[in-house]
Amino acid sequence: MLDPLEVAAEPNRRRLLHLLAAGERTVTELAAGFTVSRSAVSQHLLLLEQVGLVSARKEGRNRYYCLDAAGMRNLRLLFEQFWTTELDMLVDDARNFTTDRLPTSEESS
Amino acid sequence: MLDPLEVAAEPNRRRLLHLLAAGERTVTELAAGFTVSRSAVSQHLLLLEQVGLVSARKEGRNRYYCLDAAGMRNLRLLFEQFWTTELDMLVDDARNFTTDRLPTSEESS
DNA sequence: TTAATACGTTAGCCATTGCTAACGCATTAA
DNA sequence: TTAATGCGTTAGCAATGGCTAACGTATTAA
Repeated sequence: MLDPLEVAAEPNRRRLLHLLAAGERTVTELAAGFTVSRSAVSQHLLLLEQVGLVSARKEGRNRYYCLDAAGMRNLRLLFEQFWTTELDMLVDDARNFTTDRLPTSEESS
Repeated sequence: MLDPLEVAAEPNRRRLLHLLAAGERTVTELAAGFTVSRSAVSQHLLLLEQVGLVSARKEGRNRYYCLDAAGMRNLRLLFEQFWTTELDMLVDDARNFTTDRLPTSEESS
């Protein structure tokens, strides 16, 4: 799975990103707040790292994960790209049926 | 899978929501723009319907799918809920290490 | 130095997902 | 009415995802 938006959407990973917003944390620290194992959390983090949403720094035998600002900004961008059209649709209902569903007829008059 | 955000994140489904923003469409019409089969598209639509992001209307032997405005608004809300904290973090870097990582020490002075 | 402990990651398993192929059903044509 | 066509959905399967258990490695204690 290489799509940041899809990766970020998974509930456990969403929560991890939330926790990391408060500052860097080790795998164990993060896992403390979860019902699932340290291992599971680690794997979620590795996936988040793979799509550039977090990065890690090694210190002693710990690995400190933190948010990747650029990656997160990109995530925001991806969502905005996805959203705009739908938002337009919901805000301005009149535009929904005008364009290419019935191109030759005059729909409303 | 009962989480709208996770359901909406899948690329094919994102694209379906985009297409439906232009107005209601039948399964076949929607499937025309995809490399995957009509069947696959139908299943994605059923899932989107299950989490309230789209709804369907039967007419003749066709089934017209369209966006569910309330569901889409809810999706937007879920994303904003998720985002705020991270957005704060990226915009205002100073707040990152203050709160609960080193609660008893004075961190910077 | 050696044993014990604690960290994060890999191995392997089960459940879920996403797909094509087969299907049922409705509509149209003969 | 009966056959053929076209619609959307289910059946069944291969691939993927998420998990626990076992592991390797690094630090700490004896």
